[in-house]
Amino acid sequence: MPRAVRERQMMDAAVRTFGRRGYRAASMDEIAEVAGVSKPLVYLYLHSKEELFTACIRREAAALVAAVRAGVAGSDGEPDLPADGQLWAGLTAFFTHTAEHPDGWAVLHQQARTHGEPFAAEVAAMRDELVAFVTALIGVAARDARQDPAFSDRDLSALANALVGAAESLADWANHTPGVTAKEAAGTLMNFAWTGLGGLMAGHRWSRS
Amino acid sequence: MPRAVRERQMMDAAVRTFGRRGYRAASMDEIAEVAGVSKPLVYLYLHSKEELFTACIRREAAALVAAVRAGVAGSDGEPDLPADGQLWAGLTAFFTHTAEHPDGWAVLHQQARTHGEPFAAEVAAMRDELVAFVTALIGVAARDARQDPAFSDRDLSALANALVGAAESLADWANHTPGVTAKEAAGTLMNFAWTGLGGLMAGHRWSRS
Amino acid sequence: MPRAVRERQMMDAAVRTFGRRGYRAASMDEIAEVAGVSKPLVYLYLHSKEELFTACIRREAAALVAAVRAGVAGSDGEPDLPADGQLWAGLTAFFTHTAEHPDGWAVLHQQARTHGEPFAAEVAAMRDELVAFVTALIGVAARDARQDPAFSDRDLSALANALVGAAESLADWANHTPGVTAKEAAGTLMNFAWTGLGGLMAGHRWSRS
Amino acid sequence: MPRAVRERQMMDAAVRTFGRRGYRAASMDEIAEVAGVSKPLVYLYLHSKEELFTACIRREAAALVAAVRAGVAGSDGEPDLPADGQLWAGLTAFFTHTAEHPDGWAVLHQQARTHGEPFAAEVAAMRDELVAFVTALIGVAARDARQDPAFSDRDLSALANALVGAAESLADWANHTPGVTAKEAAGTLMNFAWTGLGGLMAGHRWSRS
DNA sequence: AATGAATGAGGCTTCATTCAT
DNA sequence: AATGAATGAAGCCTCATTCAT
Repeated sequence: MPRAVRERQMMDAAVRTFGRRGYRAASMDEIAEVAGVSKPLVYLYLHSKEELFTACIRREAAALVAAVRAGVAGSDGEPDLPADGQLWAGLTAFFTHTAEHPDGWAVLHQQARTHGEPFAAEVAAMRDELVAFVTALIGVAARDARQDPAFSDRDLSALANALVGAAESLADWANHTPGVTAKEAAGTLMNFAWTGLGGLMAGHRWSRS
Repeated sequence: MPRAVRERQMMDAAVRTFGRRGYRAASMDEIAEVAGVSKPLVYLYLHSKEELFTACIRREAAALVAAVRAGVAGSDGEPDLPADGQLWAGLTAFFTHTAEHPDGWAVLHQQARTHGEPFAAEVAAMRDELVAFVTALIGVAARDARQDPAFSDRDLSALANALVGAAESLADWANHTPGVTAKEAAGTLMNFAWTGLGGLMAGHRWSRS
Repeated sequence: MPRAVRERQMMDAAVRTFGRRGYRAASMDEIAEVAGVSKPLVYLYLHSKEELFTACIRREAAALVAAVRAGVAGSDGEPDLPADGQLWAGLTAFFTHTAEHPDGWAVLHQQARTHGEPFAAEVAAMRDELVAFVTALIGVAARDARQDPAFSDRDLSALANALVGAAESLADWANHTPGVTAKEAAGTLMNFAWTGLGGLMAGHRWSRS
Repeated sequence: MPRAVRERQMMDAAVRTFGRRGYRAASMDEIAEVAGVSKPLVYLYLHSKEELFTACIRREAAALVAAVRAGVAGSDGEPDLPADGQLWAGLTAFFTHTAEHPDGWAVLHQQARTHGEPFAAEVAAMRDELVAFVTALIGVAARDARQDPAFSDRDLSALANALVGAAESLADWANHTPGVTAKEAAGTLMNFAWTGLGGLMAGHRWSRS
């Protein structure tokens, strides 16, 4: 069997095992068995547990970002929607992808962030990409509304972080609640967020009493 | 030294070690050393690694919930504020507590959820408590507004989940970004969420194009 | 059983196993078994295969040097013999010790020198001590004879090296030939070497044709 | 590429790798890579690691013995020098060869002797050849001197062993000390040994005080 | 109330070797 | 004449846990 095929089998098995057991609890023995190969072959191709995990993180992160990008992009590969349309498309793609790849999502969201610097940094880079994308979208909306009081970069960053965090949380909720569709999750968040953002852009603020 | 004091030393050491290293990577050896006691004593008091970790989760979960409750409650122990005031107080208490107990927060938010059922269930119970609290708050607001289209329980639950997720994400963001205060984090989320909720209650919805 | 005793058992087992099998071929499993303890205990006390091997080298080197020193020294701890008497005493002690500790000698002479820098350096230090001792002895003899052509430091060093090499070779020969006593080996080398040195000191040289 | 050439490439790679890493630490993978061929080819031609190592020992032993023989022999292939001349020529050839083939010398002197019987026996056979040669030479000298007390075969054998050991030690010393030539090493040993032997033949003995 | 001494079990990694082509 | 693909076996090391005092 050609090397490329075997490598994909192993990575699939690794994502599944890491996602379900965690980095430390997953054993190379189990990964090899799930992949249907012997352990030495895993080492021959993927070198070490650490490299294997890193490769999993990279592959799943790239796949997730690609899915979101593809959702946002129009047919010509360039995003040609208004900001809210882009956000909607991105969220839908995000929830669809995380629902279709629960193990990959677990690797990124749960495992990679909890097992030390080499891995956390890897996934932080991907998350930053998503946060930057969201920051840009609400930045556009803010500039259009151009009102007082204006938003600082830090305000926008915090908002984007809250939004991405809400999306991550909803992805878990959707994965663990039967019958929730990607569109429903996207709708919930979109209603909430876009309305909230709209209010903020219109100058509304909450203040004590 | 009395048993209660020793036990607290050990739990402190365990929370710190579990929070920084993760459940599997933390060794009973290191915990005992950090606690300044011998390993058999840890076993005498806490019985096993699993029980020790569970005890840590329970203690930290209880502390977090208590902090939020205390923040929300008035001087007589009963919450006597309007819904938005309660949410503000709860968020402030939440961000204050997570900032002051980063290791405990790491145990709850990162470690407990990534190491299998016995632990995930433990922390899920606590999270459900927070979600239920938030659900109740926005349920009250929704009932006050009593408008069309009404919110289903599932809608409220999804919203509360998104809100709690956003709060968790902001807690991490605040812990890793220098100079962010609990009040700032609470303000960001409050502005965003209460405005958004207000809009939703007023019947606003986002829809494609 | 107290730690010190156990440690000695382990080191004895390690010297024996390393001496007979070689560094790589000796397994920690076998060492533990020979020592009559479990493997983890070996690691608890001696930390790693590398550290264990280094400890063996150091212990055996110190023992050999101490044996030679004790042989050379008079009853008051200071060497009070003439140069030839010291050499004789040192050689006798050397051959006696290597015959009584064949595994330790194998560790020093065969294994430590063939398994890379960390170990080779360790044993080279000890050998240099012996070479320096011999160099000093023949240096004294040369100065007494004070003749022409004089010996350079390098000449003396080369001679001492040859002498030590001859002694090492004879130690192996004595260990593998039944019925050879330490005194016989010392006598052979002493006759040969002291006569040769005497001739050299008297100005004799060999030259082609 | 013809088989004989390939085989030589592999043996060269093996000698180099075994000499530098040791028998156990050298991997067939590295040998194949250094040789520039695939591993199965190494097995096709050399059958196993053990056979490969044995073949290396034999080849290098034969080369060393041949070099010494060639050095000793006159132009007609028969040694026609007196005993001391033969010893000088043999030593010079020995030091020259070991300096020019350090990896081969390491295989013979360090690795083959430290990795168990099959290999140690192989190199012992070669060493015995050299010892026999030296024994014969000094035997001739002894017979010429025909004096009292006579030398037993064992005396001669012990002497030859000491001499060969001194030569081996000097070979290492020369290989590790910059600027030492084969002639210098041979001269040092020759001066020392021939003078010593001459003294012995003349009946000199060393005795305690 | 507390610990020094000890181990069964299991995980990561590497290696010599073979098969099918 | 030559190799890409593959594995059984074994070695180093660590860990949760217990016993005797």
